[in-house]
This record gives sequence, C-alpha cells and structure tokens, in this order.
Amino acid sequence: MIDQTANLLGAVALAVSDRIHETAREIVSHSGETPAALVVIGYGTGPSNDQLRRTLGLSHPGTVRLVDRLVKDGLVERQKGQDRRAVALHLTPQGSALREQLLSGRIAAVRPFVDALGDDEQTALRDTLAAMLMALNPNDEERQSLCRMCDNRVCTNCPIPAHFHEAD
Amino acid sequence: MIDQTANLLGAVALAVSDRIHETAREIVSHSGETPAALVVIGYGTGPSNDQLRRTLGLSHPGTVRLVDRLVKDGLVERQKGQDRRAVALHLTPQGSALREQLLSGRIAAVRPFVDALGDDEQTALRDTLAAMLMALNPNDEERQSLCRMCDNRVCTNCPIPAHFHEAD
DNA sequence: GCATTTATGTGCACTATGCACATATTGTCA
DNA sequence: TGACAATATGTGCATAGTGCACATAAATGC
Repeated sequence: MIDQTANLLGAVALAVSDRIHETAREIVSHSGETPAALVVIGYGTGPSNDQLRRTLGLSHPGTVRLVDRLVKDGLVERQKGQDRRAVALHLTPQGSALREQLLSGRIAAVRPFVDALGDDEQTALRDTLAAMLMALNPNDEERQSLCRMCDNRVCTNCPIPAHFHEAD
Repeated sequence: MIDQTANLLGAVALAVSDRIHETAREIVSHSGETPAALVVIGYGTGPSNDQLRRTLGLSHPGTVRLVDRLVKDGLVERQKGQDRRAVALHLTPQGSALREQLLSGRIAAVRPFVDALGDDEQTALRDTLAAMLMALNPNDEERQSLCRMCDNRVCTNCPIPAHFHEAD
C-alpha cells in the first residue's frame, strides 16, 4: 500500500516538476538551476557564491558560470560582501521583475493540480504536505535547498522548522 | 489558500524529484531522460525512436543519441520493427536488470515521504493523488509521458483513464 | 609572520540536447 | 506506374550547463 502511494506521489511529482520547468523555461532563457538561483538571490540576503552553490547543489565552478550568465543578462549584480574576497549577489530591477514572473508562473503551473480537489480535500492535502516536509527535518542548508523555488509571497508560515531562528 | 497549498505541493514535488534524480544517477551513469528511456523501453512494447521521442519530450536527434548511448552501454538493442525504416527498441538482459534497480530505487526514494504519515493519511493521500492525476485527463501520448518513470510492478490499477483501451 | 583555510575565478573537457540536413522507406494519387 | 509527399531514422555541427584541476586573493590561527 505504501508503495502504491509512493508510485503515485512519484508520478505527481514528475508531472508538477515538468510543468514548473516548462513554465520557467518560457520566462528565463536558461535552464538547469538558473531559475532557482534567481529565486534564491531574490530573497535579498546577498548570498555569496558559496552559499548559493550549497543551496543549488552545484559545484563551485558551475555556480560561478551560472552567475556569469545572470550578470551578463543584466539580472544579477556582484556587490562587495563583508569580506574583501566574498561576493554578495543581488538582483537588478530586471532580475527582480523576472523573479516575480517566475514565482507567479510556478504557482500558476501547480494551481490546476490543487484546483481539481474539493475544499476539504485541499485542506487535508495542505496538512499532509506540511507533515511530509516537517518529517524531512532538514538542517538549514537542506532547508534552503528544499525551498529554493518557494514563493515567499505565498509561504507566510512555512511548516519546516527553521533552525536558524534558534541561532538568533 | 489554494496558492499556499500549491506552493507546498511545488516544494514537495521538487524534493521528491531531487531524490529520484539522485537515486537514478547512482544507478545509471547518465542523466537527463536516460533513466526514463530505460523504463519506457522496458515496458516491452518495442517502441520506435519516434514513439520514444514523444514520450520523453525530446527532439528526434536527441532521442537517437540517447539510444546510441544505451546501445553502446549494452542496455538496449535496436531490432527490426514492422517497417523496414522503423526500429523496435528492446532492453537487453543487462538493461532489464538496471531497469529493475531504477524502479526499486525510485520507490525507495519516495517511500520516506509516505512513511511519515499515518495509515489514514496515507490512504487519503493516495486517493487525492489519484484524483489529481485523473483531473489531468491526458491523451494517450500525455499519459505515457506522465507514466514514463512509473513502476508497473506496483501500479496495478493506474487511476489515469487509458484511452487506448477504448481503441481495442 | 607563515601555513592553513576560505572564497572566488579560469582553462579545459564532457554530457545532454537541438537545428539543419541527408537518406531510406512507405503511402498516395493522377 | 511514376512522381511526390509523408514517415522514420541517422549525422554534422553547435550550444548550454556543468564538473575537475588548477590558480589566485583574502582571512585566520598558531
């Protein structure tokens, strides 16, 4: 029974991912982790190359080249970080605008799946999804990777425990 | 409320997809649509290059090269189709063995998500996932694309309406 | 102060893929 | 029946995204 449910979850995850990627592809002219990079940088914390690398799960050179592309497209600026070696990545206004489109497009791509359900079923699904995410019990790095495409305009009360609040 | 649920569904889909890809990557030494190709060819219908192309959503040359790789690795054989131009793709024993590993790995990658839930919640989730898939109401081509990673050893009663049965 | 660690950037290569084109087989229709 | 369109595959070339090995600059720790 678990495996049957797991198979269906895999199928739905594939379908949802496909649609999110298609949508992202129509908005930014790059594929791979580039859309996620725009979302992550757009959180506004001015991440370094290395932080971005960890969140996206790429190699260091891959991340540098990814940022090169975004800078070349006028979407990202390399600003000075706290260190004189570190870089702080920030979106340009155009990058910000594109990020908005990305997030809207992503939600629009997923919405039909949820829309097919009745109200009660939607509520139950939301709670179930939250339970699954909580069960992952990610550390900060895993959490940021998990949320690397999340819409912070929508996700006002993320169910995933935020370890980094404990550090405050 | 819909959007909040959609966001969570997007996050879970990303997490599940990530884990499936990681697992597949450890089993076959190729990425992209290669694992899906093994699963699809392994259904045993002897698909042509063109049918495979449609299911995987690749270009024609991309599919030819993908099959080249699989043939070179000894996982797939190009046999004669009904036409003298068409090719019928079949797995070799090694390809079949690898496909089994792929499917097992995929289920194992997804299982923890389902395992985190109680029995009733699992049942409800299964029905909800089935409802979402049914609502997609795909045609045959879309359906095969949707199920291109599905485990036919587990998915005994696929909820998606099979249009091609009507043609029988 | 000098070795180690951290952070970034570069040269080179490779994988997966697409476009334009070529070829072979099949179907169609006058 | 013969020409022309449609179908199916394969190839040359190019590109995007990424990783490995290496180089460099800045900070950190005895």
